[in-house]
Amino acid sequence: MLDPVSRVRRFNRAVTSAVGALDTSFLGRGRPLGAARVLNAIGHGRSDVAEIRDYLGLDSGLMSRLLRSLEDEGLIETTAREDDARRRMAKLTRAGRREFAAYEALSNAQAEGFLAQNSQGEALLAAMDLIASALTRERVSLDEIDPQSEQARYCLGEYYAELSRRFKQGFDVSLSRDPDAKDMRRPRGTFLVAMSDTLPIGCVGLKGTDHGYAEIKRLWVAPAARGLRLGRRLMDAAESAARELGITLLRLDTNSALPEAAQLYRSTGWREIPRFNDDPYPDLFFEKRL
Amino acid sequence: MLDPVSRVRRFNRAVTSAVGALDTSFLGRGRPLGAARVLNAIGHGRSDVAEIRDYLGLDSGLMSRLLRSLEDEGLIETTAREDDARRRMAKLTRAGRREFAAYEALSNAQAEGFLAQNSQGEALLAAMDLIASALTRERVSLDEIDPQSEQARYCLGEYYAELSRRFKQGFDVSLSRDPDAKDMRRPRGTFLVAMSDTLPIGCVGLKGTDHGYAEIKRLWVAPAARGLRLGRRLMDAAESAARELGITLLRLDTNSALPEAAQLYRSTGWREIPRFNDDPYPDLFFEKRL
DNA sequence: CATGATGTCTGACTTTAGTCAGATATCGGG
DNA sequence: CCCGATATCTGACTAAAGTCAGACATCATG
Repeated sequence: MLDPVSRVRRFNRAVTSAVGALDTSFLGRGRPLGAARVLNAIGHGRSDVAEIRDYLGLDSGLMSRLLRSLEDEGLIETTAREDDARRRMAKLTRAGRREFAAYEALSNAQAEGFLAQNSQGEALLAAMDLIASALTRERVSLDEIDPQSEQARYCLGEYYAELSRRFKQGFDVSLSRDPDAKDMRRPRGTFLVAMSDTLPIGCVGLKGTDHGYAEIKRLWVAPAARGLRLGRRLMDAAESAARELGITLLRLDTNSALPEAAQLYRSTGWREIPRFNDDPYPDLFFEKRL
Repeated sequence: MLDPVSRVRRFNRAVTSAVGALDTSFLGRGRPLGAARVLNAIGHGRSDVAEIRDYLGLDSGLMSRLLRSLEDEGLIETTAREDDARRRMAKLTRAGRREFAAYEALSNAQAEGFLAQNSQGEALLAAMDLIASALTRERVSLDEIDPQSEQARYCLGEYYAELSRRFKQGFDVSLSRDPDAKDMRRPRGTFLVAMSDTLPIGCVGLKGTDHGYAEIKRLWVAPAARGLRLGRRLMDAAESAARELGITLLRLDTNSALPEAAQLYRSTGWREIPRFNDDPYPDLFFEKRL
């Protein structure tokens, strides 16, 4: 009863019945689960019919019928795509938005009920984050986003918070050389975020400079996503982006209070070099030629 | 994206697709999921047909048909119960045990695959334990068991391990007044274990003495189950058992290094009293009149 | 031992999910 | 504008799951 496999299986059983309960509550709205799932996918912003079909793993015939049943109910309307009339786009009508909101309310109520019953609070949420990240690790996508977008700011906030926990002297962004957002946009650089489902769980910035090299900045992986080799994936993607942009030399700075980062750099072809800036926080400097 | 409800919902989504994958793998054995579930319930020791039906939430007609299909396949045999011929018992045949073992192997392989892919090891397992306990909290049953049974020994082992972590001077059972097992069996006392699914997540002993009182011993709640008020439930059950046994005065000893325990006792009608034994570990003593 | 309650089984049915082979319309490229 | 590829839709089908009323045997109880 203590062996890891039994523990995983106990978790599976617990979670299976909880998930089943949520499905059942969805049936309460008088619509089969298949149709409810399609409606929710559309409500969550998926409009391309092929994409929904792929996401839900449905046969094209079945998908077509489900769409029609929702259309007959007056919940959605479909239109041909302007750039390709074979493809169809689905969107919610006013009634559809109301119905979608009702499903959202059910989901939220379930989640709130769970939280209200369990006083552990943050520990439980952290456990859920960890498991969700582990389960969706193959589905983590790396997206290029604007360094001032909401997701990017969330990542950076978490990153700064972690630095101030881990540096003995704390961390104050305003004392650090905060990169200018425009240096982390194409064509000078880029900013990548790792998205697990809808949650950002990691990021990295590529900052263009006028000194014949670009810099890697703000490499961060959420605590719940560590051990999944996400840091390596982010660095690989940043290097690819740098190559695309014609950059041939990369530099970065880091701090010895973050040993796992230095370990990653050393194991992926980075070479330690002398200090190349006057930022007060870093004490380790690396370079990599592409 | 940071609010608790979104985090719970992200977890739900992640877990829903993982559960679906396990179900799909079960279909590989050429039997509908419903029949596979019944077979597995029987394999896991549920033999009473009504109990299985209740556990799986099936209609009696459907259940009857599933049983017959398994019987036709030669995997189970059903017999009337001796004490009530209306009720039926199902048990696996030799072929059924083989087939059940194949399903077990699938489940184990899935769990092992998950563990192998995720290097976090113990952190991930602890997270799963925590969530499983939270999800099944309403289904935690308190069972009276023998203090020398496997479950009891597991709980006590965990309990001693926790004491040695939490006491500055460590903990050595052999120095403590280890209660005699026969004092924690009826009619002198009892031993209760809290079972979540098949995992023991807490225990308490009621130890009879010849001094006009009984003692509460070995109150333990697994770390993964804290915050669910399980300690209180165990204590309530132990007190009820004591009343049943005609005991009118309870005593217990504890240590100030376990403040949450003392807090529980104080808030449930226990009164601090002077030292009443010479055990080297406790430094706090309580009494409660029933 | 009559009676109502209980547990299981049977037959007849519906709904949901899923499959597959074509029909139809549109696309991109020669 | 023809042609193979692609996206969706339609019809015809099957399998699985679930529902419901009633049959039947057995039980507990007065």
